[in-house]
Amino acid sequence: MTATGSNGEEMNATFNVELFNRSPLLVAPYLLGSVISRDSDEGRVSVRITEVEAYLGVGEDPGAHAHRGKTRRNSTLFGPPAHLYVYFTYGMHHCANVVCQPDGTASGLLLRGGEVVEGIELARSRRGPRVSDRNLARGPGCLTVAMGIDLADNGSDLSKLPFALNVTGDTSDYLSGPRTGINGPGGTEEYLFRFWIPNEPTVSAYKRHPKLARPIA
DNA sequence: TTTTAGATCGTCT
DNA sequence: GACGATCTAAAAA
Repeated sequence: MTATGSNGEEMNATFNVELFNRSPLLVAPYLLGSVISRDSDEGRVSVRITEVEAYLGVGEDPGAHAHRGKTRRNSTLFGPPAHLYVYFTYGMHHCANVVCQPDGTASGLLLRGGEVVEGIELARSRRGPRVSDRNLARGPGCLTVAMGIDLADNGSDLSKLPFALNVTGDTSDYLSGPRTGINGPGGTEEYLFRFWIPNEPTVSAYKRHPKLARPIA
């Protein structure tokens, strides 16, 4: 399934697009441990993915952007798989998803955290001089900053430059739990759609949503 | 160590 | 006009 060449450094499509035709719940173990790269004029930053969150399609997942159908913002989710869905939130953060399932079906995997394995200096120049290695791409907003991803990357094909995705294979050693930051239905133990690699310092800490932390009036 | 508030703007109602 | 698939600094415990 993986077209591994002798010059792995130059390859930018070391994965089978068919893999992403499936539900994100099945794709997640393959994305964990995989390495995503992005080139820019300044150089390349590569991140080994250690934490993801699955979001299902129309009517299946109250916490998903696609839940209420296609809009201008989420249209990339409805497009072909193995493309990047980037959105802007909280007035200051970008988040990146890998689109799953065939063209016309909306679902994806949110990249929540990872370990910078290439271009650490460039990543730090984007994040700040005082940020420790483990925190460079820890958290969805931090990951996009470290890689230099913004709205201009929305809809990018991950098998084409400036992106590269190296799927290393099934990661059998992983844990799952409730998603973070989701309000109301979809944010509870009902949906164990968050996946991460155990004992990884680059996995973001679980935080309750502020509204859920408040005493019930 | 844990919790809180504030920043800030594109998108949808 | 309201509200986020969040982050950080700073206060509280």
